Amino acid sequence: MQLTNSQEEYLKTIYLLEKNKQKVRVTDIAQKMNITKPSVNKALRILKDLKLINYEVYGNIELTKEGRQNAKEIIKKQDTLEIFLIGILEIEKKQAEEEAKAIKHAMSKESIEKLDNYITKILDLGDLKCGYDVNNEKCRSCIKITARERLKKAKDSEIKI
Amino acid sequence: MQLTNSQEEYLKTIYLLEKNKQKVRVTDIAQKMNITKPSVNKALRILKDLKLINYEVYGNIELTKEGRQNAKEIIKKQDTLEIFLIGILEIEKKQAEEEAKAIKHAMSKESIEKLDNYITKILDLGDLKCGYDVNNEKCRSCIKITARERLKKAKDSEIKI
DNA sequence: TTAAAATGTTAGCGAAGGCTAACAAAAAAT
DNA sequence: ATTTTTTGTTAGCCTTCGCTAACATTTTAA
Repeated sequence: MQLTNSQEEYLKTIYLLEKNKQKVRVTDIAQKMNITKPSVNKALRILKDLKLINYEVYGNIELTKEGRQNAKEIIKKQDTLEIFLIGILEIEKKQAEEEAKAIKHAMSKESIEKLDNYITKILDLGDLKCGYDVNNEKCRSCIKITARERLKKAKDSEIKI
Repeated sequence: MQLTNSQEEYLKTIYLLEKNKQKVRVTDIAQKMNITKPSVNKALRILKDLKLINYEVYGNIELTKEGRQNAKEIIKKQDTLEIFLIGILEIEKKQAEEEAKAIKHAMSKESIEKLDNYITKILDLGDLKCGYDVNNEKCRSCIKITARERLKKAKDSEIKI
């Protein structure tokens, strides 16, 4: 079953809330996603039908095994994209997060896997700042400003929610 | 004015049809986008209101200056993404095109610009197949399988529509 | 333990962007 | 110059996913 972008956002949000709280509430989800409670309510009923969450009227909200599986994959996609946008393309953090969030639904698991591998390779390689000529001796020594460092910097400036 | 993904698809399609034909017709657009004529008709009325196309009932369809400007930017986005997905990540052509099409709306002009610059840099650098260690002598000589070559290959297999 | 506050639900609306059915106009063919 | 075919339009429906207004339930506090 192919989920919509909106549904993926719900799963992601519920997953992240579950990690911080014992009970996930409609209000929490609404707040985090910046939408209204009725919108959340409607979505939850659908996710329940899809067997991605357990949920009863006025009852608890929790991901099913399948829902959690989905959520993890979605989060992995977004994280990978953020790392690429921030660490490799040097896009400003907030902008990168926004774009990663919007892009992730469009990318297959396989493509994300390839991107992830590519990032690893590039991070190992370091960021060649000298004019990008591997035949040039200077390249060997310009690996000091790495994408890894940029990522660390972006991470440090993070605000805990 | 921020266009929707759907509206961008229409502009892109009209632009590409204009390049091949003297007159762009509702039927052409519907066929190319794989949707019905009434859907096209409705969209055209909106694009006209947005001053992105000139269009009268039973009349000609043509991009305005602003519409063409938008179309070019949209196509550039998709092309850049395709080059990255095919040439760098080595994603299979059809899959890459599909994903690029879906991703492009989410990416800003600036981010695409950065991606474009990055691709240029990597293409110049060549594709390091030897284990990705610039300190390794082998890296210097393994630039024979470049992303550029992969792109050429993908392009050669293209079917003219 | 009952009143107030917080939380959750239901009903129904609206925009986007597809669709079908039915009809109108234009172009092509006889 | 009619008829047929192709093309274009209109009307109205459906789904997704937001929203507000109104109400129900639960929790908290007096």
